[in-house]
Amino acid sequence: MVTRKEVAELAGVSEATVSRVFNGVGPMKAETKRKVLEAAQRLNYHPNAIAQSFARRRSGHLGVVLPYLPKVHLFSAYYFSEILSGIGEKVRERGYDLLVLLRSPEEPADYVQLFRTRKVDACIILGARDHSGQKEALRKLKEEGHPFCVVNQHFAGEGFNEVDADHVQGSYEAAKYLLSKGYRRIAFMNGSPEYSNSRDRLLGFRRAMEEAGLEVPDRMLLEGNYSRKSGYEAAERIWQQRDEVEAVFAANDRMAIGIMQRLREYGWTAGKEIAVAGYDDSDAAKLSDPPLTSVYVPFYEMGRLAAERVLDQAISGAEAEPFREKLPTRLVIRKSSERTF
Amino acid sequence: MVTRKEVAELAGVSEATVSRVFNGVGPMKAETKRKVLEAAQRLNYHPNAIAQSFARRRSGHLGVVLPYLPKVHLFSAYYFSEILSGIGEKVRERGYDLLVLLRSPEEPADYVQLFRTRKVDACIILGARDHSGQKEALRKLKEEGHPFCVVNQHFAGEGFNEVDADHVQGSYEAAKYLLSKGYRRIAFMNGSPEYSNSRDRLLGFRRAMEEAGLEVPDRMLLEGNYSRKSGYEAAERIWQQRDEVEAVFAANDRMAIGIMQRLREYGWTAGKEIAVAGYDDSDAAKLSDPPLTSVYVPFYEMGRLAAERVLDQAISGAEAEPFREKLPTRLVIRKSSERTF
DNA sequence: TTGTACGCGTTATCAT
DNA sequence: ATGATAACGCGTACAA
Repeated sequence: MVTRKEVAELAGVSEATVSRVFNGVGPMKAETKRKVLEAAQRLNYHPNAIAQSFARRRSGHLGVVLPYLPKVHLFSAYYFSEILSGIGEKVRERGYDLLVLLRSPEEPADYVQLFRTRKVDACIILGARDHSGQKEALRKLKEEGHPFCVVNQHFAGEGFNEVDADHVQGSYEAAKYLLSKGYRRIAFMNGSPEYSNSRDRLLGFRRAMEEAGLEVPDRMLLEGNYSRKSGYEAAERIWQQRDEVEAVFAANDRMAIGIMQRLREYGWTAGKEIAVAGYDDSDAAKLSDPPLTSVYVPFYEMGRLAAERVLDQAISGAEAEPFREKLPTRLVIRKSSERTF
Repeated sequence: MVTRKEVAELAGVSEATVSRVFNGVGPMKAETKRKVLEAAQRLNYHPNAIAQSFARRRSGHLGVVLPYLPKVHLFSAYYFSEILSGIGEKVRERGYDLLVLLRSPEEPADYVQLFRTRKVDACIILGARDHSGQKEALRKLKEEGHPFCVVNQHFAGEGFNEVDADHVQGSYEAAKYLLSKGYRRIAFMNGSPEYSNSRDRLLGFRRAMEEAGLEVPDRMLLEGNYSRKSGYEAAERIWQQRDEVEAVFAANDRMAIGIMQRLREYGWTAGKEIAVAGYDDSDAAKLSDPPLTSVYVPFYEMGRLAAERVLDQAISGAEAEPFREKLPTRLVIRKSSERTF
């Protein structure tokens, strides 16, 4: 391995000068710089990144913690993919590297470890739940003052850094739209209330219904686990209540598509006998037939923003005020919610 | 920051002993171990991962290079997501960390840099093309003897480590199946021949057609860029030739779905007026309507295997023989290729 | 079974 | 504008 020392010798300067050239620090004679760079090139010298991290006491890594479930092919989830892409862009821009950390929800969460071992300078937690010591682990992170951020999740009263989307508004608008099309009896299929975004969606939905002076009977509220399958299964209940269901709003696109598939097997087509709307505006919404009306969530932007804010904190080192960003969502209307009957 | 030194002092032992306890190296008295661990706990000591890497001269990182395209939200691609998940599992199992490196296809590729700077101990290259110095960069990696592996891509005559899928077989079987259903005039929509997997698919398709004694006229060969949009657009040409097209085989699911969507606008439904088959057996194949007949590719397994092999090489350090794994594909039959007319 | 001592390749401070 | 040199926190060979 070629080290700075050899470059210094060949260039006839001190090691410190070589460092200065490579870090662009301090004033230096152009001639000296030239000599050093030439020597470095001749020897094929490249600074050892680990040694740099060691000396700088910074890893240069932004950590992203993802829940890891052996059977589930996690990255497949549109949601994580988009957020990760957004983080990736910002990280690139800042010259950081992206350290992806897969953590099983089973094992006790210990995010603090990541910082104590200096593996990361900052980190973003995805898919955290109000659950199994995860909130505890986040509290500890905060106590110790590490720069971290939670995305698409809100922990009430904790003051964590958060980048969220306005899911209350998103659901509100989706429901409003369905109401505006004349539907009154609207079923809502949500995900687990363990996620704040599920709870937010229910709020938005209820608000819209209330404003329209409508009741939300329990039998019109379904719960799934955000999988296509759970939607497919829930559609059976919808079918049983078909006399009083005019529209279905699902908390993500996959469940919505599962619902449409099952209903079609019964002979009902979305946009004809029933209106269906989903959430996320994922690729699947465009691929489905009919294309799915859905609520766009700026996951990519959320990732970018989270990375930006958290890297700023890492660099400034200051005890910054916790931030809570909440990005707007937007309804995208497609055929699944048309009224052709 | 708590260091080994402080732990040693509190425990009344030398620094070396502390290291031994934490690395489980050499014989030691149970009593000593207890004292050290207790002191470490009291002080909340955690070994500095960077210092460890520095001393060991290993980063503990497996690098994964992904093509980065600002506009395209890359992780969205089913393909990358699945491979990454597979890599993630193996990396976890081995106690490594996953360093995700986004590289623009524009900028000159320099993978060697990753090793020279000691950022990674091994790496996996995804989405590499026979293009813009990328092959050169890979050759250099090989010359310098770094452990790396290319996934789902073959570079003929280079002897790179590769984990591929048998796309010749996959296409062959898909075409065979369509032929077995009685279709004779089959259009094939491929992706860019820049990718070896595209070329392989063409081979398999041609082979099946030849065996059936059928010509493959140029007008039955279309090319897209693996996007739904390109399929949607190409469907216009298919429609123009509708008198002589009985079936369409597309090189991925998204293009196949784009084709189905456009054809439906013209009034043709897959599985009725025309048969359609895709490739990848992605989520989209199950979400589409009708569900899409497709060729399953074990991307997850490919990622796992690539990580395993390349980490083995990194650890052994030996100049191992280059490996070339080729995993089987499998046809999954769904409604889009049924014959109901 | 444990301690001593050195090396790892930088960064950064303090002289010059 | 440049050189000397002290950290940085750990692994490990060697000595005891």
